[in-house]
Amino acid sequence: MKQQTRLHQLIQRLREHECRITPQRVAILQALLDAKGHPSVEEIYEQVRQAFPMTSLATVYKTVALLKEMGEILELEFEPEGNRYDVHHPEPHPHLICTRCGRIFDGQAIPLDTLRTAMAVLPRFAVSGYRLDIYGLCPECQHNSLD
Amino acid sequence: MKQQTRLHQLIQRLREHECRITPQRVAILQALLDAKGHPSVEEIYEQVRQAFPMTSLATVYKTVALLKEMGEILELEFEPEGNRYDVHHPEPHPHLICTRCGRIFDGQAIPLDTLRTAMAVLPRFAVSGYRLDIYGLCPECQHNSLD
DNA sequence: CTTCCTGCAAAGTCTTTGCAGCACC
DNA sequence: GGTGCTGCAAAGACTTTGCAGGAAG
Repeated sequence: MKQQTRLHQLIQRLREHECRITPQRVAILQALLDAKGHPSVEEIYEQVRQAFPMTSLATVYKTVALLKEMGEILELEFEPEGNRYDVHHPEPHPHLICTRCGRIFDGQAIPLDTLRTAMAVLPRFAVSGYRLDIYGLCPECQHNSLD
Repeated sequence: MKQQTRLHQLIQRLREHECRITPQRVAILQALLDAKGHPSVEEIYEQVRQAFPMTSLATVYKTVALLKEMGEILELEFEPEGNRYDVHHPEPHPHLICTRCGRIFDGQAIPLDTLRTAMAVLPRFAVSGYRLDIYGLCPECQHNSLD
């Protein structure tokens, strides 16, 4: 989906939730969309301040929490690095995480059936979702590590 | 493995790392082993204090960090509930997490090959590990929710 | 005896909250 | 114009750190 389209969609969603469209919120949405990959709150904040300098960190937190509640962004929890966010693919999906450069790549969604091996211990567990993070080296870092 | 055996193994590992065997550390190991499931730092602390009341929280944190570094416990990161620990199965493995009662069950390890669908987007990614959390309702909570 | 470990309290990090004033609708 | 949003600063939860005294080896 084009960024501009997604931006309008998000603004529409905010309207539907009877939320006001403030410049700060638009700037935060824009920052989420502009960010390559999966920005942290701090990165969003920095980005927002370039477009709209007198925005506070608290507002970023509040807006991110709002979007998360609305299901429009996916929160990726990492310790101790802090959370990251994805506004492009709000549905849970696997992530490939490079342990060298720290970049996070979006994996392809997997059918829940794929997980049946893992669940063999508790067959009557009623699955509603999953989190799958795969760690390793991205092709670029593999190449660079040959030095 | 029997608890007693694992305890001696852990103490042995500490020795190998030239670490001193203090009563506090033994109490923390014991608490980790005794805990049903996946205790938090706070739970370990409470448990330890029963056996060894003048142990400080800082020491629990330090010991847990030490064990993690030694690879003898697995840290499960959760936000905002806080981290949980598993001394019985220090290798990464799937977890089944009940969204109602919060209990965490150990799933069966899966072959990395199972994840190939997720990784289709980046075929040359060199996998070294994974984190798989499956969310849902445990059999018990499914039963109780029929009320 | 030497060195590492402990306990305390203080500092640190990240996030949330309370409130007065402002700005969207 | 009224209500929700913002910014500030303070509080909050959790974890780490610095240091002096004490205990393990």
